[in-house]
Amino acid sequence: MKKTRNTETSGVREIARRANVSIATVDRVIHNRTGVSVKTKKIIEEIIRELDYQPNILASRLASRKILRFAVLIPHTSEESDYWEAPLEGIEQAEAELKQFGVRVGKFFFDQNDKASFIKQSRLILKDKVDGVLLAPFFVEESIVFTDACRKSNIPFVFINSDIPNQESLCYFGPNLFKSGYLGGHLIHYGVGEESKILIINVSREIKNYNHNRLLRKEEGLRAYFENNRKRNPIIKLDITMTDNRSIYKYLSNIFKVHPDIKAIFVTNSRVGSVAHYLEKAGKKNIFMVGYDFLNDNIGFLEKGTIDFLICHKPKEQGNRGIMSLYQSIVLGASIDKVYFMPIDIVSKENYAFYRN
Amino acid sequence: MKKTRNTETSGVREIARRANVSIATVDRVIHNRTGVSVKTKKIIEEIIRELDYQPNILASRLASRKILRFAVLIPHTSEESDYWEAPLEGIEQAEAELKQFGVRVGKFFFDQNDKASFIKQSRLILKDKVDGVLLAPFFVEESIVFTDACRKSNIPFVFINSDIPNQESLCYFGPNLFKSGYLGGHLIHYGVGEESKILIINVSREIKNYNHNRLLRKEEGLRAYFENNRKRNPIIKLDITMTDNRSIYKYLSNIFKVHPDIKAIFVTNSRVGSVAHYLEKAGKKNIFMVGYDFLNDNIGFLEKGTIDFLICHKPKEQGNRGIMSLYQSIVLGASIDKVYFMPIDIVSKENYAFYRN
DNA sequence: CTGAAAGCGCTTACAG
DNA sequence: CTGAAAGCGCTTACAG
Repeated sequence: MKKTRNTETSGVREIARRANVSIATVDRVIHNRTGVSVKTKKIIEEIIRELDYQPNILASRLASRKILRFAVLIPHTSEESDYWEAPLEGIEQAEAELKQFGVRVGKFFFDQNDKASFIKQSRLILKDKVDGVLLAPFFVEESIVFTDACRKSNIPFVFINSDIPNQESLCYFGPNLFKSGYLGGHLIHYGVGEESKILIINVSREIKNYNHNRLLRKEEGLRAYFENNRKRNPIIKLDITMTDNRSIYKYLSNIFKVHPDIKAIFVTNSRVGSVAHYLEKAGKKNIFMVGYDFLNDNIGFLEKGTIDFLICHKPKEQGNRGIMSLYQSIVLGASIDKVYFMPIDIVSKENYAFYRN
Repeated sequence: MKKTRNTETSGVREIARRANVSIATVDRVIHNRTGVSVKTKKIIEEIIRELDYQPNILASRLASRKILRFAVLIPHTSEESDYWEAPLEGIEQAEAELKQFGVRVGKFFFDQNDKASFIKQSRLILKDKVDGVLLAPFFVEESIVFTDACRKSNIPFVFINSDIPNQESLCYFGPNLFKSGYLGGHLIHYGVGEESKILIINVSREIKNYNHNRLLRKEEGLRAYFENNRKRNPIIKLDITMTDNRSIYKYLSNIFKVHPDIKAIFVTNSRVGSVAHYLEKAGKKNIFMVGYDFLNDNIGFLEKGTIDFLICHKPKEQGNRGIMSLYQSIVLGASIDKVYFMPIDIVSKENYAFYRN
């Protein structure tokens, strides 16, 4: 027998010695490959249990030159919002970290306003025969079709940003939107008096798609806060479906004509910056504003005091954790929590400099 | 030449081939070891640059059975506060992650109120001849003595929780305390009216130690907020140096006799829970409370509404990042940012369930 | 100052 | 169904 320095005496070699087989056979059992007699398999499994064998990932990844290929399906950034830059950064950070472990990540981008682009990209992924998928399931039915196909091919997939329950994803990383809106209610309640009029704004091109539904969950959360705490603030809402800045101005100047007494505004997504921009132009001061997402635009308004609080759900971390969980599950065989709700972070003028998205 | 599957053709073998030397010599140059002629060294270094050689960490850690030993020097948890459980958790998480990379972490605990215990533990570490140190420099002079000794022995060290600038630490992970207090000012300003009386409480046994100085930085931050924003709230302060709950009660009932009109309290550390406990017992309602740290006790009061906001600086992450940065610097030769200010997180009743410490 | 060789703990063809 | 052997890309004694 070769001299070996494995002081732990619990590697494949030791298992093989005890089972009176070769390490190749041990390897087959460890990886659940075929070609081992039931009897031999049982013996080896027993020894593995006895020794509490932990494979050496270093050696495993080094010896196996198999490349793991992941695919990512997320919206591309648009002029309207660069929100999706953050998840992409997190994904690329994970990619860099896992590169030396033999992981490659292919990126597929779709247009949030174009269902067809989503379908097209998802088909490209299926052709690609990847080992794992990370996606933002913007179009629910199409996402179900896609992930059903993944499941048939035994490709694990992870949702970020929004979840589709019961779709047997490996896991979900994203916010609890209702609670997030609920927190928004609290912040606004601190900011304005008991009777002040509050305006909720949803900026979303289509009013019946999944994205809009996400905004509604936040709206419900906010309303629930005021109901549960028996506040009598009048709450009005505005759906903005033309999402360029010029149209937003029109919507806003109209509503301020009807409701000049609005004291607080809750914008249910990152477009809070556009609303803030209007308020500045229109010379409206002392309106308490809460909105979403750590974008440069929004931070500028936070700094100036036009926006009071931004709520954020760590989009970068969502992307990062999404990729890492695929790796941990596939390579390390770790079990992953089905749902991981991201923190609901409160960003203000005083702490934004220290915030990590 | 042996058949090799290194498709990247940029390992030590390729470098050796081009330089017409053995891989052992290449290894010597890569690790800056002695015993290589200047000429050979230059040739090899040039080739390394040309190929943009990136060592394979997997192979490196696998082949080198050298164990890296880190030491951690932090306070043990006391009955008064289990704050230090969190950094320890982060440290142990990093340890688990790095175990397979040959990293071991020795833990040394001292008593926050006993300088001698700090000195004793730090000496034990020096005897231990470790490869890196993570410490919370509670006693400044003693920490300087200790880290001076580390530097002499070429042992890199990382500060968490509080910093000692110019001590040439590898890096620091902790809060910007002034900004943290400043944010506390903002939160209190939201919570109470313009003229309401505000009470600042520092709970700390000694009034001239580093820990107390930390609290003062937060106090300064809070005061600065009100000054910069020209608020006229009367601000009073209370130093509590007997830190058991019974004594705290006495201090508080005394100050409420003198100042029955206190509308908001800012407690500069995790002892906010003890203050909340008093308020409940004393039947004081409608006092706006902001304090520190995500401890079970405090969260209970947050839940009940006695505490309005907790500010947190991710203590677990401090411990985790501290260890990881030692590893990244020593093993991967990565360059580390000198100062990494932790986020200043705002935790409330609505978002605490999603907070990660 | 330098190199040949064994080894880290796995995986992967290949042969039987 | 099973095993011997080469190899992953480094590091480490050891010999000269």
